[in-house]
Amino acid sequence: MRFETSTIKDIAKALGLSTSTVSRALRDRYEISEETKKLVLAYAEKVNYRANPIARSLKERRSYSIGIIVSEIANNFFSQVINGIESIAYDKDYHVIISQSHESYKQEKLNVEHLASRSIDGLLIALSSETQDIDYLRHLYAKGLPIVFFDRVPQDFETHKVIANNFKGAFDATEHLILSGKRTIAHLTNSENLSITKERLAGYKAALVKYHIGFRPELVKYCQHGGMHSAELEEAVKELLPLKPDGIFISSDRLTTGCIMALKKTNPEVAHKIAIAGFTNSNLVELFSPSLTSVKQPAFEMGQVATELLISMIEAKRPVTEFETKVLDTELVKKR
Amino acid sequence: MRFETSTIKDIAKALGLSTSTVSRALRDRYEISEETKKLVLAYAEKVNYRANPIARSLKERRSYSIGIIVSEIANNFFSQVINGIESIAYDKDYHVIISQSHESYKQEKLNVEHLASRSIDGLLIALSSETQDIDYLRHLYAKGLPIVFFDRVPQDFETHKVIANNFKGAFDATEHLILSGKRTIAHLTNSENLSITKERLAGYKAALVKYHIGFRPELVKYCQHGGMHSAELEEAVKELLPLKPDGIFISSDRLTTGCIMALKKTNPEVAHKIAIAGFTNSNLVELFSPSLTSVKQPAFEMGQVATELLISMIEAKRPVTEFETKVLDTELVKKR
DNA sequence: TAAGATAGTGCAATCGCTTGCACATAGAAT
DNA sequence: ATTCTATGTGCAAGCGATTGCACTATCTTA
Repeated sequence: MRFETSTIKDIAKALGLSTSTVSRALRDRYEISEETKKLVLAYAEKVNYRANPIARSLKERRSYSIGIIVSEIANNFFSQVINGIESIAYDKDYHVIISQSHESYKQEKLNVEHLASRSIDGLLIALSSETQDIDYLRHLYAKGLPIVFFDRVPQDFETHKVIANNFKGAFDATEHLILSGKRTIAHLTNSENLSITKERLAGYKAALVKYHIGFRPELVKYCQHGGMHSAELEEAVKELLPLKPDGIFISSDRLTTGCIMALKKTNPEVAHKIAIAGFTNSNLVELFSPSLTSVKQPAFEMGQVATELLISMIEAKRPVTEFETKVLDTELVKKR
Repeated sequence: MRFETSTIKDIAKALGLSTSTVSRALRDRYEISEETKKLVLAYAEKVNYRANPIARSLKERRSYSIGIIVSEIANNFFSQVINGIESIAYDKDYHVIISQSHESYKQEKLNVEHLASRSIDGLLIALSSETQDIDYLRHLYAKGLPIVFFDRVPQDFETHKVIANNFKGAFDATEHLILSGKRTIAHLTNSENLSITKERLAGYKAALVKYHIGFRPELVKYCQHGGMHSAELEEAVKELLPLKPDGIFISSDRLTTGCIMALKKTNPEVAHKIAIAGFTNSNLVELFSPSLTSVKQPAFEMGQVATELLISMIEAKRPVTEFETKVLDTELVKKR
């Protein structure tokens, strides 16, 4: 800000002390006498002194802030994760800087690099659906930037990760469709790159196997852009319908809502006849028509766990070499 | 970040120049010869030099970043505004820091003050529903922090503001209900503090007047917490229903969805009988059942306009004294 | 009583970058 | 030949905070 605030120097001058004494008093160092501390603290309080975080960052080479990259904050799942992140971060005196990749690799890289140059102390990231090359992250990581992945994680990157039990979530949803009598179950899913895509596909297949239903590749549709473009979805729906599915298992928030929308728009007459089960953290599912069975991820908790892991890495005295991948259970909310 | 990157000093040493020359060359100042500039630029490129924004902020006392305060990023309206803000900000080389107030005054103040201490160059803010005392903003403003309000604006604060045409939006929605034959139209709205609450109430009343329908205060319900607590909404609905409204005009995104939810939960039998018209920027309205008429705000555009105004203030050479309040039209999307 | 221990404080460098001013060199003008 | 004007660079201070080291009292201890 261009305007004046009181600095440590002002306090020093006013009290006839040196800046170092003031600084140490404020940081409650043992060298300073109780008396002086009290004096300084009282005066600082009086003039409403706030340490300049910029100056501190420069000196300490850290910023007490952590960066977050998600594809879209408008996505309920991600905004819930962010709330979880904030809840822990603020508790531990970190601030949070949010960036959106909008599912674009280029944007993601740009944002990460900007955050890094702003001295974030650590990074929480869910990869964009376009991202395949994560060398730029490896590079930052190698230079010492702690990174924790959540939701969309890379396989070959040794660090903490937090994910939902995607396999089980997908299995449960598919099984639910089967148990309600569906036999031709399509699967609408995200870009093949993503970890969640693979895991959820596996869960879907496993459920089919359990009930002796043959896997038909043509029933699986991938959306490169994660449903960011409605045309992409309508195309997928259009290709799927001739195969006469009686159920669809959808593997992401945006795809789930987008698919129902596309169905209603292009084929309103069948929209209510196809049973839908999909991953979504929307808190509006109860309002949807047709209604659906949803797989909810523990988004808030995911944010919390990821943040705890990240902060533990940031504050570790020695380099961390043991990494965990936490897997959190999803919840199946059956259609009413 | 704790790890080394090349600095201006490194470049200077490598090229046998002084740091000042390098700095000036990088900033393309006229004093430096073309030759030297080329040399420096080439080398900087080679070592992938990135100016340290922290150091720059400290020195220049500005950060090329703007702060945003909204109540909740999970709210579609706000996430769209944020996208609008980003679209302009990135174009003009500003970065954006998002904070959520969660409709809490305390949180809002805390966040604003933190942003200010992080040397944001300007602030874009939509007030929380709890906020009544904006002295802390006045204070920062007086000290030189440019502020632009959007959506929820204070009356007695001389600066740029960007709002929707709330009066007309409310009028149109209410008129629509009347024209479809409703006569007992309730109004569910936000905290009385908010500008939007007053403007929308006025629009609602005006429509009643136009069609010679008496205004009944008991049909208006205020929600202090903007629908953050479902209990608040259920209570409001419970009080409203005995009055047998045949239509409800709802004045905010969260209230609109929350109200339908409450209706469905507490009185499913009447949920479909009451016509609903409400402000919402949800892109899922088409999926809702009961369906509703919605008033959409030009959220993206609002973000853009607000950002342009803010940046013009930030970059103005002399203090700005002429302020505008831009009013953007809403769009009525009729129930199908 | 002299020397060492201890406590409390200040000096000054440093983080990376910007910028006013001084300085050096070279060609132009007198 | 001397002075002046460009032109291009470098010196050094400063942004606000932290911290190793040095310094001065005061108090112990032999």
